[in-house]
Amino acid sequence: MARTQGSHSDITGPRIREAALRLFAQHGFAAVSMRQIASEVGVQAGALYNYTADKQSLLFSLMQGHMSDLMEAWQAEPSTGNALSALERFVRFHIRYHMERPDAVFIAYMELRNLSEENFATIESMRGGYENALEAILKQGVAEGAFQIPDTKIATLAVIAMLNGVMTWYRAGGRLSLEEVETIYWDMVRKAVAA
Amino acid sequence: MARTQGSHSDITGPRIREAALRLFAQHGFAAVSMRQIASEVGVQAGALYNYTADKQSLLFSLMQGHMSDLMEAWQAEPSTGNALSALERFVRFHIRYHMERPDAVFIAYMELRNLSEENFATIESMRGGYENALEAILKQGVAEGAFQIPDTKIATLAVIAMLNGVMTWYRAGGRLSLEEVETIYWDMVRKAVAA
DNA sequence: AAACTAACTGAACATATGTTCAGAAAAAAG
DNA sequence: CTTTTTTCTGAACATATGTTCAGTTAGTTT
Repeated sequence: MARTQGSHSDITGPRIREAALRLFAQHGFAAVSMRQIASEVGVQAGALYNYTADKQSLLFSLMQGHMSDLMEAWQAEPSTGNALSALERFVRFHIRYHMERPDAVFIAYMELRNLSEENFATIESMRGGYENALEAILKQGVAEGAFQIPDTKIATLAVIAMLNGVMTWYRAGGRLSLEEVETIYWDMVRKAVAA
Repeated sequence: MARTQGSHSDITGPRIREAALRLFAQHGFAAVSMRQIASEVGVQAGALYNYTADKQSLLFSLMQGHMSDLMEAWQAEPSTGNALSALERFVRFHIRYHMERPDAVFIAYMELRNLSEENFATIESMRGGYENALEAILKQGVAEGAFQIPDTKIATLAVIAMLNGVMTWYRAGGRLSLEEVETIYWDMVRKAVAA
């Protein structure tokens, strides 16, 4: 046997990425073998190497894809007037966007140590760009006199950490809707930075 | 060769745990081999099995030890009067305690998925106990009228997530002292739950 | 229909893994 | 000093790992 019926790189490629994403998120990068990924796709391990140079490149590509999708989605959000409404939009966007792709988010936060030094620097720089978007809002709010924040860098990281905490407990279909969760978190963030 | 000079279980046992803790935190449980741990201690891999039944038990024991130390340390804190001062003590305690043992904390949050179902339940239950301590304070504050919190369970998780974020960026000897960091976070938490 | 290309198999390679255990040496007990 | 116990070695076991590649077939082009 060799090439299988209906095989096509436009299909197999994405399927490999989806399987890898799910498995890495579930068991961790180091605990997942290339054979497991291949088996999930219905293919032999060797076939994966038509789509990635090696295992680490696959991880890096997934993380990079997630980060650039995130940046793009945020930049597509309409820009705003005052800092308060910008902050609300950021909070709601962040929660909603992250809850819709928990596996990618999980990997982007948990598997950094499995990246080579060079790949790590790339991902960290992208994350820095996203954090800067929030910090710019906080700085604007301080300038406007709407926020009272001793250190905008720390506040940025604190807000993001708090929002990311949603993913540890929220499950769709629970007792709260995503809209309600957004509102609860927005309430806390708003008060935390208030003047 | 067999037993080495000066070998003693009272010394080797802790050294194995220390090496495993550091290596698991640095590279992840799945990425660290028993031979690496043994080599760090200066012993052959087989010797580790005098101190642990298997690799998973070693991880579980480290996590369990951390969680019970944490609970004990919190219970040793003097109890307090009003909710506001209790919350301040919790925030400062949490930041300080966690910053002093980053490896153990990191493992306890990152390696949950490498636990068996049974061991996972045990650790999660201990974590729940710690979270309940914070939620009790928040509930007290609501009862006193000092706090305004729509959902104390969510607020509990949000506060802890925010505080845990410290560990992703704080390094001793940086531009801020631990005391200053505590104060900045306490300021945000206080405002976030304020009535 | 023939020639070409893209996609995949299956086996192989070298190496790493967790774990077990008989035996040896150091330490402790008598 | 002799015996017993504790602690460790070194080799072995079965299995798993990431990766390569010659060969084979499905799909595409001419």
